[in-house]
Amino acid sequence: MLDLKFVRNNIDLLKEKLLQRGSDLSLDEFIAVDGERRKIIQDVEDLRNRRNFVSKEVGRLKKEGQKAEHLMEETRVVKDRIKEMETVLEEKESALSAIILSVPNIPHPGVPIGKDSSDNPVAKRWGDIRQFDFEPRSHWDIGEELGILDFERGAKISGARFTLYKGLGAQLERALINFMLDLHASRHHYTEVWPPFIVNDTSMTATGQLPKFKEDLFKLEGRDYYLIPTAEVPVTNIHRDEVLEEKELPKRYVAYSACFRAEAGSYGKDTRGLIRQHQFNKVELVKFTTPETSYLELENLLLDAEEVLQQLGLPYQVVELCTGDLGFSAAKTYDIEVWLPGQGTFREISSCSNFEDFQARRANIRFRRSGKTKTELVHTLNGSGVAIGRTVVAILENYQQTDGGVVIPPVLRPYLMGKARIEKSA
RNA sequence: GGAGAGAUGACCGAGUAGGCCGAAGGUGCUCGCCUGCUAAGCGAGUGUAGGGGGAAACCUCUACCGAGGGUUCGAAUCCCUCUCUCUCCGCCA
Repeated sequence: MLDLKFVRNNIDLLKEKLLQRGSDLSLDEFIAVDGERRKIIQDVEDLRNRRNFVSKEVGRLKKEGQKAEHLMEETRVVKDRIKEMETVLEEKESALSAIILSVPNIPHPGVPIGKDSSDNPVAKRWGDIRQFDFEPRSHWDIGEELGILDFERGAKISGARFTLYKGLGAQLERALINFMLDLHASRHHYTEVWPPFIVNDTSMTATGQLPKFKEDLFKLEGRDYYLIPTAEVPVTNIHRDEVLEEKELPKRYVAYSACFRAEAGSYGKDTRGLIRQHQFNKVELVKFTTPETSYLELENLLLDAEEVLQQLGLPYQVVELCTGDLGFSAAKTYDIEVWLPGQGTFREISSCSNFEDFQARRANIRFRRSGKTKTELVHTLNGSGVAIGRTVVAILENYQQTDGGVVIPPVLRPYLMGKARIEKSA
């Protein structure tokens, strides 16, 4: 959410920025409703002022033993009038908040201007792409043949976009979760948390999933509960409605969670394999920072996520999202894309964003500078560190062997009882 | 699921025979004084949001004592509903 006054005073700038994002949102309605609202506020407050004043008079007169009937009658009338006006005011306020909640964040000035993902510049590349002396296969073929991924039974148990992991497949998933949590918690000094995977709609609104992206979420029937699409939601909400001390910042958290996404509107996309699932695992990094350090912290967050892939020996590239590809709440985003030989392409495995104060304003997360009484909004950041399922995909495809086996990256072996390969089991 | 207690500012905590309460007191924090360091002491300041005015410091108005409704001329204080927390009982990974 953007600041109301900022929007009011920067309509033209905002229109330009929205256009860069490819948003056709018109702000004319905002201007109209905002004006009406302020007019009504004045009227209501004048009436309330009158009521308060007269009530005090009544109290004073009564104390002196005088009659105050005529004044009491006046407030009765004023009261009804106030009630009418308040109803109108409520309508305007909810209309205004609906508008302001649907306005996306403003891209950081450094963000490249572009239409869609094809305009995202590559910021860096890491690792050598392996040259195969055979035709590299896709992870779904490798996984099924090794008996570690069972797509048919996943579909039987639940439906499309659900997968059953078996044996070393299940253990590999678990090993990756532990490896990433350990790396970030011990080496990168994030505080490890284990959040709820179900949250209420206040939390969803705070991070920006609601009200605009309801169709992407799984909601529990008859309850104000949603399955989280990412640990970003519960972890960012840890400090909702809190005032932090400047010296506590930056706060860094790492969390594992299962993630649930309805994937409405992506029918036909990535229908095979693990790439796009309704349920997947992810290790997420979240930071709360001061405004002046958030972009430095974004660079560090990106490096922390990159190190996961470096240690696993998986080649990747980092792209900078252009204005047209930027997510709703983000001011700046880097995507890390891992190389998938089976697909012959780079695929997103992590997304690292600075939301500046966009989420903090919705979530009311503030901090106080030492020596100051005023509070300010913190900046929030998050990034995948990284997506587990897609890491499995990358390992299977990058480390596949001629005989159909898969070599396990050395850093993971301690997590898999020393095992060095996944072989076809009899 | 049953019975009871509670929800007040960054934090702790007064305030329920309705008006003088945006709210005592304390802690914390900031500034100043004082003590040759440290500790202690003294004085002052210190909520949020919105509207109006001002170049600005700031002034002014309105709202907010878990949320929403009600009673009343007037509610943190009375009534109703909901949410959450705690204690006891039951059930249960």
